[in-house]
Amino acid sequence: MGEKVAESGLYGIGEAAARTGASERALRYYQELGLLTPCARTPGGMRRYSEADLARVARIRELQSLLGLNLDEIAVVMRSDDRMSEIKAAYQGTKAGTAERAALLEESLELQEHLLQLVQAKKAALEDFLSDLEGRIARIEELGER
Amino acid sequence: MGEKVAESGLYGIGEAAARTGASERALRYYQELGLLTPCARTPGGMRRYSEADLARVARIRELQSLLGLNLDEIAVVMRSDDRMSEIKAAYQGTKAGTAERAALLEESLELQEHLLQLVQAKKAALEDFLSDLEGRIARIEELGER
DNA sequence: AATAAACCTGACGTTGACGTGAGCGTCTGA
DNA sequence: TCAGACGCTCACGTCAACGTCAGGTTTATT
Repeated sequence: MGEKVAESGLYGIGEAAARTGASERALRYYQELGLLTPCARTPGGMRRYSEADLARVARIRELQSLLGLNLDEIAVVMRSDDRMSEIKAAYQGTKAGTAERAALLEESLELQEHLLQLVQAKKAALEDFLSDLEGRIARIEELGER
Repeated sequence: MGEKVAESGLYGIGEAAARTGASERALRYYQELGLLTPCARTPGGMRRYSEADLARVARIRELQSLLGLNLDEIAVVMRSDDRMSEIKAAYQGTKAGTAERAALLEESLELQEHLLQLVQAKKAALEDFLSDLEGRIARIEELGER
């Protein structure tokens, strides 16, 4: 029970949903938006998800809940990530970088740094909120005793 | 331009919207949900917002964007906040606390501490995300030079 | 007194992120 | 080999959080 499908080392959509906490519908929807294409299908057409696919789902959900990005914004981030992987893969072959590759790198770097700004701002805001909250709690406790 | 209405020291809904970044519709909607009732109306029925009202809007928006709470959840938090104010106000009069007051305090305390858990969890997750992101950026830069 | 700008209350429309069901094919264990 | 579980593709439904009119009122200014 709760196992990989056959000997493939892959998961069916049910297991994938169970393991990620997303619904099956959500997984299919992410695919519709081009966010996550399962690494394989069976000859009969059933989706098969790899561990990497599950990690991708986790990333999507984090970008959603932690940063409050919508799925279109997340798509941008993911596509940038994907291009980085491509570039890394292509790196083995071509040795030196073409101008095109440099441009992609630059673009990706900018996006990630923009993301960094966002995360840092959010973290700062959260810290402010936290100390405010601690103050509130202290005042409540103060009202409680005595 | 962009000023308080008359000599009242209060704002019309337009100014309130401009100052908080929320739309007029959003402000009316918050009121529908009982999240925020403008402190006054003109004899003719137009809403007047105080600075405290604007602060309340800011709080709502923070709970939304920072913690990802929905407006119903926010309503719970706000009502708890309001009850704290009531209790504080009543405190001046009654001297010692009734059992009822103690119960309200306890309830409020629990809610705020639950909120605290949430915020701390979120902060931790954000920090993880942040270091991950910094790693990504470092690797991109590494690919760039050389 | 009159005009424009700001605001009012319904009430229906929109958008994102799925939920839900129909009707049908696929896979796996006994 | 076949029953039951699992999955597939449409396609319409839902829900929160507003957006966007319409048709009338209030307020500020001239």
